[in-house]
Amino acid sequence: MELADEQGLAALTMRALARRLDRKPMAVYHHVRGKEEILDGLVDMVFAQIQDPRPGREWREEMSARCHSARSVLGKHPWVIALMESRTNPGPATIKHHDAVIGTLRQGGFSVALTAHAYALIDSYLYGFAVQEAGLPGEADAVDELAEELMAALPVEQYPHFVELTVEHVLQPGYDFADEFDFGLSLILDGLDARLGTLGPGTPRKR
Amino acid sequence: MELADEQGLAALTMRALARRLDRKPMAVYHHVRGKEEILDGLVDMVFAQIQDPRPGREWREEMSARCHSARSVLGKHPWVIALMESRTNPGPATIKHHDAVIGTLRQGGFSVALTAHAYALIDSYLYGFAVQEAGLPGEADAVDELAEELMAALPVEQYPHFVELTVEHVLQPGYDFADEFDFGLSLILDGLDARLGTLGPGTPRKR
DNA sequence: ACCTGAACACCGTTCAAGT
DNA sequence: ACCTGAACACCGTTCAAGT
Repeated sequence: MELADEQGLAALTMRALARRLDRKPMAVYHHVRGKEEILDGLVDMVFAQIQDPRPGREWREEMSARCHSARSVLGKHPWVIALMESRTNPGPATIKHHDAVIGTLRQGGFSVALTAHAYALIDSYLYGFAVQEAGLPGEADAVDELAEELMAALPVEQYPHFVELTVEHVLQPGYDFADEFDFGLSLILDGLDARLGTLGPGTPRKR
Repeated sequence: MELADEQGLAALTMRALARRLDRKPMAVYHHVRGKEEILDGLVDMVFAQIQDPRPGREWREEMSARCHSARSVLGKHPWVIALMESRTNPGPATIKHHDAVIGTLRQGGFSVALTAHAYALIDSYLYGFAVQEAGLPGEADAVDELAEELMAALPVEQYPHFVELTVEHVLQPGYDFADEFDFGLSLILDGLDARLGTLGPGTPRKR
């Protein structure tokens, strides 16, 4: 995880890992079946860092806190997104986390079907936001630099709306893409709240 | 693109590409600066396949069609998600597409700020949904198989909510994860519509 | 202009061998 | 139980050389 955080996923090779541990490459294989197992383990380690919501408490507060926690964790380990795409071997922390999320929704009054909807929606937003953030340079100044570079090379009259949004909004002093997260999260939670009243019978709503 | 579609991103090597073109590996470098340029080009080729929304038309219909188009394209080329995470060199088709999306929102009455919000939200959902879908096996039957395998190995009493959702819903005959897409998309577009009336001054609303 | 062979510095992993 | 050396079949890419 240190290797991936510091130098990206490509830098995490079995050989580099062994070097980090002051061993020869082949020693790693005595503790782990192969690289796949390491990648599966990394994903689970990341999920373990996300704050689990607590079933039984107010679902909206719990989910909001869980989403902010997840976003901050994914921001620290952006390489995990690329891994999630290919892993089909969820570890214990991953399943425990999923169970907590599902439980919080169910006990918050969501029917099974609405829970499935909500789950797919919220996690899609979470992962997708992380994908977009990962595509940006780490530092806010670097984003501006990149954008200005791009604008300079662009045939401006061909993309008027793109240019407007970039120049008049994104490149303005106070703008930070990270702030967009709250808008979308609120909209989603609002929408779920509205559908909670109208959709399906569900379990009686707690609290 | 054929190589990536058929055998995954890992199978797309410079050497395999050359083999496919009936050339020796080094011949590729005469047409392309290096592998990075190929990956940038692939991302742009995928964006070119997504149906651009048409600025000036009813924004909700346009965005809905664009999102369904994008989902189907990303479903055909799931490897592109992993690429988007690392590319910072948008190609012409990518920028043209972004411009069309932004223009459709702006001319639909969205203020610049609300456009930025909407854009981040919609695309996050799109990419995140694709990430989740990519993490599932391609065939619906295979999903069931995988889920049943997982359930068999699971300490059921430890994850009651996870088990409930899986057994009582996901493994039921009619269930298809792909159907979850419409629920989330509608919720998001509904939410944006509601905020369109209340938020910011914006340009006068067309149509 | 387009292609190639040989070479370099890397990968993940197997296998047989050490302590 | 834990580690290692040598080897195999791969990577992306440089460089000099061919037509």
